[in-house]
Amino acid sequence: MSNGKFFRGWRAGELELIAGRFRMLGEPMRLRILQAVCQQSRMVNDIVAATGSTQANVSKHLSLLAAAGILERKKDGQRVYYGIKDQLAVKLCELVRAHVAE
Amino acid sequence: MSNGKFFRGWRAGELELIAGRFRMLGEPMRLRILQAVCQQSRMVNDIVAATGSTQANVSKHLSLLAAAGILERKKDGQRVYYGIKDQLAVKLCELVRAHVAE
DNA sequence: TCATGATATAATCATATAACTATATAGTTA
DNA sequence: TAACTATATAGTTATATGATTATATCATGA
Repeated sequence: MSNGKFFRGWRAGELELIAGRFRMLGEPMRLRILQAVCQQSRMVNDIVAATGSTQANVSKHLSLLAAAGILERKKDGQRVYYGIKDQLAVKLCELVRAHVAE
Repeated sequence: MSNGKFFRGWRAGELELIAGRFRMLGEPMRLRILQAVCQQSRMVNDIVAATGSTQANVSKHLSLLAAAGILERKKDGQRVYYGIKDQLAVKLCELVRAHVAE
């Protein structure tokens, strides 16, 4: 399965970057947010409702996910829509999901 | 890329499980350990040397990775060898690595 | 411009955990 | 058994960060 490509030729800080990527996906609330927006972009209040968390908390996580390049932010009037920007994040979730499901 | 399989049919706690999986890969030191053992099993002291961390710290991370099912532990006399048990972990690293490399 | 609604930010608190030091356990060899 | 080597664990500290509350910003419509 592995060709070892991941494990050669490191640039400084690259490992921290990769770890940070995984850390982004290491929070259940953020996975819930991904769930909420992966089919189509949604406005913040809808995501708040879908996740059952508070508006402030969801907003914070949305900012983090957008800053990480996983979500894209589109403003439409006073609404803000978040949607998937980086499909790899979704793919990773699916891979792990299939794996833990045995 | 996504067929949405990841996002339907949740069992309780499954999301936490998946997040925990990602969190395991969300630490640079653990990625360094994966680097050290992904080609072949290595004994603890070699991994300590390869990572440049302390023996206690490496031992702790090895325990966590083994408990998560990512590494396997084989005892040979007084030596303990750790090696990859879950190749998906390596594959995930490679995917993300290729991705952040642009 | 005032009121309302949508989103973001700041401040605080609580918790998880990475790293370190010291020590314990287990296996090996003299 | 004693000494040595390899690994694991306990206890502590420091730090990162998730959740909450309160407030700020910004857009819209009366």
